[in-house]
Amino acid sequence: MSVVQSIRQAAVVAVNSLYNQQVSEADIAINTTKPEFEGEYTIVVFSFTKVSRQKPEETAQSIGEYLVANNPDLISKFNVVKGFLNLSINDAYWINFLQQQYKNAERGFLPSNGKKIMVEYSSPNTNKPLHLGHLRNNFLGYSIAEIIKANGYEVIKANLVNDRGIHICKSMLAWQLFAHGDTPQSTGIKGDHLVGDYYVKFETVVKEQAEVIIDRVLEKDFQDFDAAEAEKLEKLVTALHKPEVKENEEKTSKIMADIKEMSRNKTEIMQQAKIMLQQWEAGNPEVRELWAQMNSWVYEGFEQTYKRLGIDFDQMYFESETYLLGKDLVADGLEKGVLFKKEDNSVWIDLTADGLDQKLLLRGDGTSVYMTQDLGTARLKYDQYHMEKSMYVVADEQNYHFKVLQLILKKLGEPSADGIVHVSYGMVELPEGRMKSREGTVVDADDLIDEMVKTAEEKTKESGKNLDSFSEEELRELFDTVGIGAMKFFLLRVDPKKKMIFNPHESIELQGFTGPFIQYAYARIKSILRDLGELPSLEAVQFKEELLPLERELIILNEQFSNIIIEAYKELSPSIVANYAFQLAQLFNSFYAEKVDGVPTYSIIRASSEEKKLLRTQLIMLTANTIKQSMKLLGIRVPERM
RNA sequence: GUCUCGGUAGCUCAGCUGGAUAGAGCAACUGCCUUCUAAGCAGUAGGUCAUUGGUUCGAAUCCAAUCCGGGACACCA
Repeated sequence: MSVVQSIRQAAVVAVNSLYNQQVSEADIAINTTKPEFEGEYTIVVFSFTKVSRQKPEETAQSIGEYLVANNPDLISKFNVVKGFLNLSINDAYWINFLQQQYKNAERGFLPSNGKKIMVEYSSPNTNKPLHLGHLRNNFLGYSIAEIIKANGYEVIKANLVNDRGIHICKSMLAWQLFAHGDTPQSTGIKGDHLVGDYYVKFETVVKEQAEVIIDRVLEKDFQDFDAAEAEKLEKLVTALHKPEVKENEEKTSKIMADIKEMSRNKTEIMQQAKIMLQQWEAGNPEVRELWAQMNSWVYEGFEQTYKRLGIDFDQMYFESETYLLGKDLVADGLEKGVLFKKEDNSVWIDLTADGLDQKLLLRGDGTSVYMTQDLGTARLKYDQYHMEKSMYVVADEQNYHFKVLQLILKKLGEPSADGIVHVSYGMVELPEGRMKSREGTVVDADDLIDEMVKTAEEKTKESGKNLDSFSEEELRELFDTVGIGAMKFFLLRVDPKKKMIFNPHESIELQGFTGPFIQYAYARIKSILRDLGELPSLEAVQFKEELLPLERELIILNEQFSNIIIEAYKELSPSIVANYAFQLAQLFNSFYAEKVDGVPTYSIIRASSEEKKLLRTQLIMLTANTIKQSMKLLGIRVPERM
């Protein structure tokens, strides 16, 4: 049990017996004590003044006296400032905690509760390589999965690969038209990048072809369109010439965007892509073969990137295999009367009573849409695993989609409905705004990784450290650990719910609030432990000397780790762990560096007494352990030396 | 138009189940490497917590309105 929990329980007893009340643990407000006051934890007693019918100071005094009298092992003394009851925890309590936990690698992790949670993340498209946005998704998904595991659940990490659809056909078509049979092997280009290059090529051609059509449209020549479209365009172009639109940049660009979109759809190459998609759906062997070929290139590329990042999955789903699921659900829903058909045969659900809109579930021609697939995969997942919760790590632009998904599942009476959790995260933006693949502003994942690892190498070499004792292999691993660690930490340290800004012109820092800072603290401890050499058994040591301030603070902070794990799960937020790990490393560094008149206060090897030496040894072992476990929850490795 | 998320130091972010004088890191400036790793430590400076009103012993935190910004509301995924 954590200290805070112990205090909470003791406080409940105190308040209830002093004032004959029925308060519960949730009613006790406990904070860490501000550094300017004596004590470690503080109970805020203002809310009890009503039942105590005393002034805040008197109330705090009474509760404090009761706590010390009844919990001498836990609380040694207290002081009162206004309505704040500052408690000093008994040194013996901290020392006991230290001795129990200093080499428990699993400490803070909850025992298995036998429940399952699925976390779906990554879920890439197979028409282009991963970018910065995917990195945040992958790191979040992986870390959240680890955090859930630490809370006692069995986790299934799932990846639903979007391997079919018009976007893949675009790459395929452009490859057919322009690649002259190039392959990753023949060009030496990583598979996902090669396929991505042809996606870009496709977009360039669309743009060229669309321009011709747009020019015609602006001249009110609608030869490329059918009558209905022509009528719409006529209106748009006319609107464009109105003075109030001419002066309004926003309106103009909106209308131009509509015209552009309609024109793009009429380009020859776009038409060809649509035909190819139909051929794919019809099972055309030639198209299927090309599709399988290009996807396999992409998978090889992804595999490399995932491996490098330390990202993995327990269950793969492929949209080409699941996109037809969900039709049964729709049929059932029609039968139950939850869904309805429109005259064109399309199937809808009416969610207006829930404050949402009508939502299409099957097109008039009977083909399914995104939502239909998701309904189907939700059932598939549930049938396979019967998990408590099914989480989707997906950007917040899809908040509405998941709200609707869960609601529809509920209305269909699916047992999976209640367990649907959208782990919604904010997108990564550039200083100028969102990344746009059409404008070529996306930050490529592989490029970024390479750059980070290179930066780590440069900084290491600049530092003037003697690297002679490292083998070539060890060095490469170190640069990877540091570079990728910096990148992961950078993306995980921010609250997932918030969008974050990444400036590609400033490389990710290695100093301050960063992954390497924490890794460095860890390596430092490991270095000290190596220098200490063989130690006598630490178990039976009796500690009698009083704890010094930073010794105590360091134990206290370590002790909070178990609460951090719980908190991070409640909030589904790795950033809580990241902030904690940094705080811990920072405190250790102060502990390590503090000097009075040039003499280190907390020297371990040259401690003032054997007792202090052993205590501090345990303390830094505990700290190294906590750092390592925190970083593991973030998916970040720590080096033994750096 | 409707819904939704956000606005804290020059920059990037913590703090938000109401609690004491709002914190880090970066950038700027001062110091500290002949003994456990300076990717570090100690310090200075930097704030109308978007604005206004409300709730109360107490508001960055809760409520309302306003301003600014993002996103969603597709027979795209």
